Amino acid sequence: MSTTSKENYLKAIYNYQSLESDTATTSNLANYLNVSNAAISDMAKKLSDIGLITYEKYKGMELTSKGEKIALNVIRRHRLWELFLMKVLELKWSEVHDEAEQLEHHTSEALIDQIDKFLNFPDFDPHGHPIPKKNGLLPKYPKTLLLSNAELNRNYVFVRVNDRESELISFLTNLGLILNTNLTVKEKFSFDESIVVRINDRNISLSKKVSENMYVQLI
Amino acid sequence: MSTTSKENYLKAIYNYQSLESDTATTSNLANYLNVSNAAISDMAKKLSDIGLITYEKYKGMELTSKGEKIALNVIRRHRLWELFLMKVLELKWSEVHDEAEQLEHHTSEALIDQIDKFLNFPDFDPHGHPIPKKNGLLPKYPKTLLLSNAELNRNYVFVRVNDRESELISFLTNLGLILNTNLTVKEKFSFDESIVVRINDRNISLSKKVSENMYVQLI
DNA sequence: TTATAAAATTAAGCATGCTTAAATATATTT
DNA sequence: AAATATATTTAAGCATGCTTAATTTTATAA
Repeated sequence: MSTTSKENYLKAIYNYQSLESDTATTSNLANYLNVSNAAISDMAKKLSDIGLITYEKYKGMELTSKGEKIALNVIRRHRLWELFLMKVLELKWSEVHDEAEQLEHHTSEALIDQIDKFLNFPDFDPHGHPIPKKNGLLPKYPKTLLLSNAELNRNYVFVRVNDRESELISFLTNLGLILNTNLTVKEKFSFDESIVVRINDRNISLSKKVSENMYVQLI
Repeated sequence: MSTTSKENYLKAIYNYQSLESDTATTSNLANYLNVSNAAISDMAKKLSDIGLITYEKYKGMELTSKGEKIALNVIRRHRLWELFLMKVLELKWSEVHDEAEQLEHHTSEALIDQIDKFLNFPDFDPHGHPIPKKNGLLPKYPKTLLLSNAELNRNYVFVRVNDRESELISFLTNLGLILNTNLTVKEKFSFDESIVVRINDRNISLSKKVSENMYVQLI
């Protein structure tokens, strides 16, 4: 039985599994999902019992192919909703994530396929994340790097942003910093890891918190 | 705290309150919501505690104005979603009710207002039910009667259908019996309360079960 | 390598929203 | 009006998904 809660756990595990820099530990998941560590251990047992993850106490957990399939499906629903809400229903860039977070758990396959079709089978959501296809495959997309890891004085294009914090999205909106904007890192300050980027002939200072949630691509 | 379950109870109570023929009794609600009578009593206490209904043991319950406001809001979300799903996303007449039943509990006010606007503030859903406005008022609509109560050989137009059973909607679809179809009752059989109606020069037999879920209006 | 710190798990408990079975109140029949 | 039937409520219990506190395992440091 895949409940809203279980779908969110699977999504979170998928998320950590697809990072090179971090893994799906109990603490990470607890932090990500805003629940206690105990809740994670608890759920790990349940998800393991129903064959959606493998789990060895104190060792860690991993999605089974069945679990990954569900995770990708939820992510598909989320990202299609985000794009639909923005393009068709004109919700704000900073609003669509939270709205999709709800809708993703209450959308039939028939409906999501119609949304997919309506949008002409898009590859990316409004935050630049790839949208899993009906068959579960992700569209191909070029390698990206974190803006926080970008080199000085090279030309990049802003292609993706983590959207879990709507305040960050509002912040970027106010700066006019939308996807596909070109930028160059002009300075990096080691004391607080903030950076100065040049966009559209303007210099803008971005905190570490901001730059490590933005992804860029070398032009 | 208005949960999915509470919203469904409020909707059910509202539904029975707006019938002349029946009332919001424990048994009726239990039957409508597919739960035990005990569950109704249980929830009645809770809804009463948070001020959404008045409730006197063994006497019955009634929505407070606060409860009615929530009920109408859920109904608004339901009916707007139904119309949107059908008109924009091309879901079938028989599918939209069940889908809306889920979405209605997970839709922000900002989103539902955008849907309302997108549809140009419609008055009726695809099953002929009036859509509560943002201010909570229902659009005016003419008196209707149950097809099962219609008189012989008079001209009616089919204007509304109860949509809780998707099988009924599929059945009508297959007959080509859509809203705004003109019809005349040609015969009534007392032994099973079935009727014969004439639509588009065709005679069709409808069971009691069907005719008492269809609403018509005299032309 | 042993002590200590950090991470993970278990135990006990809680709220929500159900269930069935038993008890009680109301309605109907005789 | 008493007996019976029906409707409603209460009691006890269960699953889900959390919590905090205590315990156990693993990692880190002296």
